Amino acid sequence: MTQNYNTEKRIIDAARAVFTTKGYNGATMQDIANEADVNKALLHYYFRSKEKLFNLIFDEAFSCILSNLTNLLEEELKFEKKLKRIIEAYIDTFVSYPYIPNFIIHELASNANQLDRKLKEYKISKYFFIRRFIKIRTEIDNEIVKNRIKDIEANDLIINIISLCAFPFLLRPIITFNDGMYNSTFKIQMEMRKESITDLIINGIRNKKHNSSLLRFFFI
Amino acid sequence: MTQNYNTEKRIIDAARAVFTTKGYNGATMQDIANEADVNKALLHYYFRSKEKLFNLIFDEAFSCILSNLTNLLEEELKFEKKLKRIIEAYIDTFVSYPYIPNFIIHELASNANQLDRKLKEYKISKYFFIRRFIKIRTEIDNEIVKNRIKDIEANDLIINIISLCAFPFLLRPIITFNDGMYNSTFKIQMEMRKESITDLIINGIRNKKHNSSLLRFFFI
DNA sequence: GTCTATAGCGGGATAGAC
DNA sequence: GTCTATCCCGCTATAGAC
Repeated sequence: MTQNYNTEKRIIDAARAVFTTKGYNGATMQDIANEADVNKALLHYYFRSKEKLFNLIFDEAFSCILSNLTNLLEEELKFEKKLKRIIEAYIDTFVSYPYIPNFIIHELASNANQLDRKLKEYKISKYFFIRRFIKIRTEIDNEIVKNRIKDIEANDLIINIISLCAFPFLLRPIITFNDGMYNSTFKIQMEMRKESITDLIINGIRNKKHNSSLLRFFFI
Repeated sequence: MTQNYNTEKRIIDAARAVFTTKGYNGATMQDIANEADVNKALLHYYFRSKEKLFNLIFDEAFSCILSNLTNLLEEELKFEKKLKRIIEAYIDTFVSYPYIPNFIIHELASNANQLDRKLKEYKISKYFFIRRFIKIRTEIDNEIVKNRIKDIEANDLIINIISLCAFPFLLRPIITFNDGMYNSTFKIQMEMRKESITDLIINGIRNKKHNSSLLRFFFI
């Protein structure tokens, strides 16, 4: 029983490592078996098929992103503070699971059915995300009406935040290539980005009272 | 001869379509043959192997990104104007070839040797990129010394720009999912991002004390 | 240049011994 | 639960007819 648990866990850990680096098609059951140091037949004994094993790993990663964020969106916080918290939450997630951005992005792109499947499984409609974002969107629009931030598209702002948080993890192979930059250095860099990104976003969208009319002349 | 050319071109176009959506491992020679509407054996007749055909497509995409940017970096332009031009160039490239970000990112991540191979093939060292960026880095640092922009890492600024330009194209499957948003709408959105991203970056890094003098140089 | 046929191999999956 | 052996399919690649 103990042995059972260890084997199952070892397989899952191996599957995560292999699937998230090579992708579904690039990974083989033999790769995973080698990584887990178990017999190939055992993978089928525990998880029946490659697809089932993959879905386990994919769902794990997908849920990780969703759950992290949705709680934050509901919180009652000042606008800037909430932006800061969202950015921190994203970076924290990706520092803990740096493979997630590349994995999710690639699997969604190469197989649109994945997104479809996930949504159906969660019994959520295509408006799930939209509903989740209504609150923060409203808050953004409120800030605009109060003339405290520039007249930007709320969607754009959300996309910008996700881009700034996630993309460096996709660039990692290039950033760290042959560069003597090891994991710890990369982690530190990403930690520091929490503040610099928050800074960039807030300064980038904030309206400054004394020159707001001038800025409007130029940009709107 | 004419027939020959058409066949070869059809295969290349088909290979580009298939490889860039399914990735190297996801794509099969049969897929490409079907897409090109030619016999599978012809792919080997023209391109010898799957790998050679793939490298052709990959190199095409990789070169596209590099060539686009390196020229710009050498130009003599005011700092803000150069940022604006770089952002425009990136977005233009990705609007024309929206598959490039996902393709490059995934193939580099799943096969680190690709990056290695590309650099060796070009007979360029690992410092190729760094040399290319020295000029813009120096310019960034100059702006900091003059106290016109905040004290940020030049590398961070570059990463931020690339992130904001490229990542929305990776999010496309999610953004446009079941959303009635068709290609033309997405393109328009990306076109508008040219200005909003430039705006965000420049306002995000500008030092408030000196912004009035900075404004003069804005859209020269 | 273009096709059909097939070699040869690797991968997912299963049967069955222990 | 774990292993070996094996089935079977699909893929790359090539041989050879036309």
